Amino acid sequence: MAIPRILVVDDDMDMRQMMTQFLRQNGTIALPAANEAEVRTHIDGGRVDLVLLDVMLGDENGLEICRQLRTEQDVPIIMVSALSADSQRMEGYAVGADDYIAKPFNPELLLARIKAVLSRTRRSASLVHRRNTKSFRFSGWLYDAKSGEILSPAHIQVTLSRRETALLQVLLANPHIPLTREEIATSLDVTGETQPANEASGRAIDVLVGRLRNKIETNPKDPQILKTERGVGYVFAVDVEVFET
Amino acid sequence: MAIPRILVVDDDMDMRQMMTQFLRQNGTIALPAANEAEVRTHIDGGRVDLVLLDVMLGDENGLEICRQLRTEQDVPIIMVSALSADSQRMEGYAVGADDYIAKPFNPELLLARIKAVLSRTRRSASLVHRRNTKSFRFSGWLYDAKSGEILSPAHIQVTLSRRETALLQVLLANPHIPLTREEIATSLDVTGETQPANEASGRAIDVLVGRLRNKIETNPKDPQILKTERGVGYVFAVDVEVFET
DNA sequence: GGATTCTGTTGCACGATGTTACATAGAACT
DNA sequence: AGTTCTATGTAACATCGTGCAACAGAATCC
Repeated sequence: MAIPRILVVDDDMDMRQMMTQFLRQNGTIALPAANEAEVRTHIDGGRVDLVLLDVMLGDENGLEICRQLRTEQDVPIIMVSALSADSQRMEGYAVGADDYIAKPFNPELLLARIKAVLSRTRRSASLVHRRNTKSFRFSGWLYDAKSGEILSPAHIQVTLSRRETALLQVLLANPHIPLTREEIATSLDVTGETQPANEASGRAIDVLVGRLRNKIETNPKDPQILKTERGVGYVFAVDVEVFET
Repeated sequence: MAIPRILVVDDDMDMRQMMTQFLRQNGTIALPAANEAEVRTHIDGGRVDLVLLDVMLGDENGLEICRQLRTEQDVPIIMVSALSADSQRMEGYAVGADDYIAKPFNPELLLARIKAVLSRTRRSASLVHRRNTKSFRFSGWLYDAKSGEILSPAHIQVTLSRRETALLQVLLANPHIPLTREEIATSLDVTGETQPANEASGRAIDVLVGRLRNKIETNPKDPQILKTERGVGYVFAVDVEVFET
């Protein structure tokens, strides 16, 4: 990942300087801001990976800014505050903060928590930054239609055979819709796969599904993704997210 | 989103029980575990959305388990520990925890932090293809229409066959209203189940009801949920609470 | 050309579901 | 109350669909 850019929002200049300096010494890009206007400038203008937001900002209110940001942005926010009562922390979480750290704090610990939030964001978000590609994510898996690569939830690459890939694409394209063996077989052949349209004997699809399950299901004996509809066929049973990358 | 499933890992039974109970009262599914083996069972077996991991687990080490999980899984982990020194917290973050909470803690605050981590995970992945989910609660049971999973009052998963699931859905949709065998059979077929509308011989429904009773009634011989209306059919005899999730 | 991987075929085991037969419980009638 | 009749519960069996290991032919790679 690129060097993380962190927006440090605090109206106290000493504190702001201390934090930015510390963060810069620890491999991040720290951008200072003292009020909502400056926050806007940075957020709207450039890329910001995380916001460190002080709760008490002179006459402005960090909580309010957080709530506001959350309605329009996905950017991770860590609230920082001298107010350390549980009720005050909970208020922070309630307006959408990802973490809440009481002042005074150990800078090393702050760094650890920043990293935790960033890596959670990264783990959950797309890792592929390519162009003109469609990618799909489902229950932790990441599938890049262009390269044909598929990454497990632990981001380990798994190799699918051609037929398995085709099967996955067909099912992926119809999430939550049960497909009969007939339909699957037809789609497979159309998808520019091997021509063996030989579907007379039938059980090929079952075996193929079984093989795919062995590769992508956590517990192939109890499939969560490729479910069987008895008497019908198979369903891709989880939500799918589609990216343009 | 479906109801979040939280794995509570603590070797102290009282603590474990307190936490699971609290979480269950707050709209989550809490699954208890006391050691690494039990964690494995849950993680490998079913879906787990977040792990609450105690650091000191008898002769096992929560930090080590966390490190291990992190190498293979993406699941969010919140460490919980009586060890509250900054260095110990940092160790938690170092092995990949998403958050670290010191005991004793305010349960409400724990809940807020769980939600923060879950929503960070979710925000980073906005779904394109999504399905509305309905969940039902009745006399301690929890049924998630999306996953088709049903949990006993102790949050133990019970496996229903497809036909049993369909039957439950039909009855669930008509609480306190007696349904004839005819009606049930018709609904079952409409619900996209097997097409054998062969209802000539009749007794299939009775047997099916009996099988379902064996799975969800405390005492199948004296059914409280699926009662018989002699000369009519069957009734779902308890109140049902419906959620949109 | 030989080794390796992919893919379809086949047979068997198992689980899910309907059918049947019999036991029991309730209702109706005497 | 006792008798008879009907409805329901359920064990045992039959049937069918699916999972899957093992095999074999085809395709692919050195």
